[in-house]
Amino acid sequence: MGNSDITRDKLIAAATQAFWEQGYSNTSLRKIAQVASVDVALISRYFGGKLGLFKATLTTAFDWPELISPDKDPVEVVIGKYANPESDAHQTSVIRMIVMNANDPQVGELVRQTLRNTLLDPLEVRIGGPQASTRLAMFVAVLVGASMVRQSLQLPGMAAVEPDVYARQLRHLVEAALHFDEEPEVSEQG
Amino acid sequence: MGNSDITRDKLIAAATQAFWEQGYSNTSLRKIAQVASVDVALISRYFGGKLGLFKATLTTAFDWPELISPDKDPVEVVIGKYANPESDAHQTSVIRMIVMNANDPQVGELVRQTLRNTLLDPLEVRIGGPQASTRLAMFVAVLVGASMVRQSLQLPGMAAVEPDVYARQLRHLVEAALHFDEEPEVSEQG
DNA sequence: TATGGAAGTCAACATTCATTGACTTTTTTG
DNA sequence: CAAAAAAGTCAATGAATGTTGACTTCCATA
Repeated sequence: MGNSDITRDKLIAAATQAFWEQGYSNTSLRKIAQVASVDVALISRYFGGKLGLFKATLTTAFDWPELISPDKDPVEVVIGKYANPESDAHQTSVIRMIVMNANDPQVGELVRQTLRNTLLDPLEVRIGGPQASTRLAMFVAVLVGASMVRQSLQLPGMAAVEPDVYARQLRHLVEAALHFDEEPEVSEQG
Repeated sequence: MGNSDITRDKLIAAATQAFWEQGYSNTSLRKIAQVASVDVALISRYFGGKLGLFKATLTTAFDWPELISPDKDPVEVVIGKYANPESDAHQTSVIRMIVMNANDPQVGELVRQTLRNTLLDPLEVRIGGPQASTRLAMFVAVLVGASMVRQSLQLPGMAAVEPDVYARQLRHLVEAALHFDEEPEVSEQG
């Protein structure tokens, strides 16, 4: 219908990049509007304000249905995502966004709660087994740490590396996380 | 000689807590001055401005000589640090500060460079062996991820846990990181 | 063509921020 | 005690922020 949908999309695109790269509080609406080639006032008109625009970008952040699918192995899903440079960049940006805003006074609780409801709680059920909560936390820790070291801290050992090498590093750590406190039994991996 | 040293210390104490909990850009000098019961103008007078005050808090952040000591095992040093609730809280706060400010437009580069010069480069030498750079990155990734999941994201599996349990989780992941590609099995080189 | 509503533009507002300079109080020194 | 230096106080400034309301432009429809 309205032609304003294009404007909305341009704003969401610019806002996603800005919020995810610099964090919520460090991003100004004027900068977003400038990148989107749109007047600042339209943000408050269409999204109700800065917080509404951030929420609009959040809804697409946690869209990862494969991860919690009962038919697929979460490890393989994660490795596959990071093996592809494009999806790797996206996923790493999402994680950085979460970490950067998880303690923001204005959006921190929203980010943590959304992450938990849409991803972590289902993933804990998917992982299952004994101490699922503990192994989930270690699993997430590995993903978060690797992403931060790679994209945010930019350590050469993980940043200046081919995608397949990074995938091998990640697989090593992820499996170590999920196999915590397991009996040292030799099992065949598909 | 001057009595202003007390004021400086109060400011640094308040600034450390504020900067480390809320990040550089989200912290206002007025709030710091209020907590320290000191006039705002004295910050610019004594430290030259906001950036100078932040630098003053940075110098104490990376003081961890044991970690790079040739006489001690970095794994045991880390585990020992996190096994003690008090030093655990301090170290976790430092890591969160690094992650929160590593991409700040104003202090990001300073934080990354200081971290690298004072801790990571010596630690890479200390770790040594083949692929020291890679294993260092994975080592740091585990520490960063665990700290963030525990204190920032607050996942119950790692946050609501006794210190010794957390220490066991950490040891498991850290050793997995440092033992990457150390298979006892003979493998061909491609 | 005229009309009404949607879409977009512009200027202004009230806040908050870091920083500065002039001023006052306190302490040291002669 | 008096002068000087140090330490602390206060108000103001300019810049940047999110948000609002009035205004103008565009376009489909009668």
